[in-house]
Amino acid sequence: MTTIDDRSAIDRILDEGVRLFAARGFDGVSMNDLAGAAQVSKANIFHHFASKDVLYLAALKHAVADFSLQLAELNRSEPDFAERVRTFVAWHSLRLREREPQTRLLLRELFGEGQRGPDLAHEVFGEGQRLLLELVSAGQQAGHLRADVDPAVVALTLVAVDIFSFLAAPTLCAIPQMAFAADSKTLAERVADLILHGALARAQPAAVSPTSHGELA
Amino acid sequence: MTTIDDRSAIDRILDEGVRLFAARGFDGVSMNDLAGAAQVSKANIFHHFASKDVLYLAALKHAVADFSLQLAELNRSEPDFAERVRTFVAWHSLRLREREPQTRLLLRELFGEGQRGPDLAHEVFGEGQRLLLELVSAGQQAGHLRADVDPAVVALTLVAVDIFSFLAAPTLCAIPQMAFAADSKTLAERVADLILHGALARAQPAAVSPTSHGELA
DNA sequence: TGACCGACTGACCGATCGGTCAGTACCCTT
DNA sequence: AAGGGTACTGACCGATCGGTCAGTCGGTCA
Repeated sequence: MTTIDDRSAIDRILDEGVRLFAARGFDGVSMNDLAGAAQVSKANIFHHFASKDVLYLAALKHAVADFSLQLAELNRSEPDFAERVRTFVAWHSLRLREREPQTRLLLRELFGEGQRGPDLAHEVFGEGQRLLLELVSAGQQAGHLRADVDPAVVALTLVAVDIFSFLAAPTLCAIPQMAFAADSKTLAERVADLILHGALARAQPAAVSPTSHGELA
Repeated sequence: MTTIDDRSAIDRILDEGVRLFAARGFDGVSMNDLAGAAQVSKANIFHHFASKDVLYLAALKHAVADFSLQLAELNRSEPDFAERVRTFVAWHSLRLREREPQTRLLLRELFGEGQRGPDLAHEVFGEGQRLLLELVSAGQQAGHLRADVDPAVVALTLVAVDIFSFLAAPTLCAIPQMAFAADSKTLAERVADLILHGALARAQPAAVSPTSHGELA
């Protein structure tokens, strides 16, 4: 064995591929870069993967599989619907940040850039969205949601804020009032509260989220 | 004059630069590609711009200037606060789609990819966010918003849903219930309604958005 | 008229790109 | 011991990359 790392060469190539492609994009990563990062010869990469496109697709699949596996957790039941939403947002925003390279690669493919992996990313993302949509719809049918709200817009908004905050975090942190975007816990609390209760002042807000809303600049 | 197009060579280079860089990223566009698209010789591009990096920065500035100029409109006053929010979301989601190349280039820079234009995009985006934040905060101080809601999370959510829907539109359209994401008008109505009134069923929702919520699949 | 200047071009540069290939080292079978 | 398959490598390929350069062209001013 010439390998220094304990992981196999293929694993190292895929892991570094996900990391580099996520950070710099398909055209931003050369096979020499990748070979250096994975500590293998360039020729060895082509021994395991027919072309750069094939490798990229494999790396994408690698990242997506990791993602899709975690999706099953979402179905664990919570007694209260509002609590379930809160839990989802917290879980989602945390996962995004924990698996940053995988997330970035998947989003890169989701946002137009790629005719490379035509469906893959769309499928896994679509699956997640459908799952969340079912969760919200079920809550509406059980009477926890207003009858005239669109469950799809609820599901869309929940993930949109998470993902946008994740991607734009460095920019948002330059605005003191929005610095909470980097802290997935605080972000989740505030977003869930807004989506559930709305922004408008109305009669009595009845029950207010038990979570704190301090330290506003 | 050897120019066929009525625009000057520099204008053509910048316009095509924005378009191509937005679609394929910095590394995805070669100077030959750009020269072909702008109908000039490659050497002529280097006559006007010292390097590819300088050109990219100029194209980014070109796109940003266009964006920043439109931002002033945001301050036009609306009588009702809720109506002002609705107007903003509609305007914002429409602008995104009208200026697709400029938007994509700016977002590309905003989302990590670029150490290229270090601040530029951050500045113009930050300015927009600050403006919106002021608008929402003013609404809260005037008593139109719940006292315990964070105005920053309202502002963040509004733009996040718009931007995410814009970027992920092709994927979202594969989910029938989320197909509205492609239609900026419907999207704006539903998002504004959700953010303002919340999702939860509470006592009587008092006044409900006058806009329709039909054709749910 | 001629000197000058900016816009513009084709041909070219070294470097790097994705990809190939002959060959080596190390297994596992027989 | 011999043979075959797999992991792996250094050296190399043509194409394309960002960038340069000598030189052409048309307009301006003296």
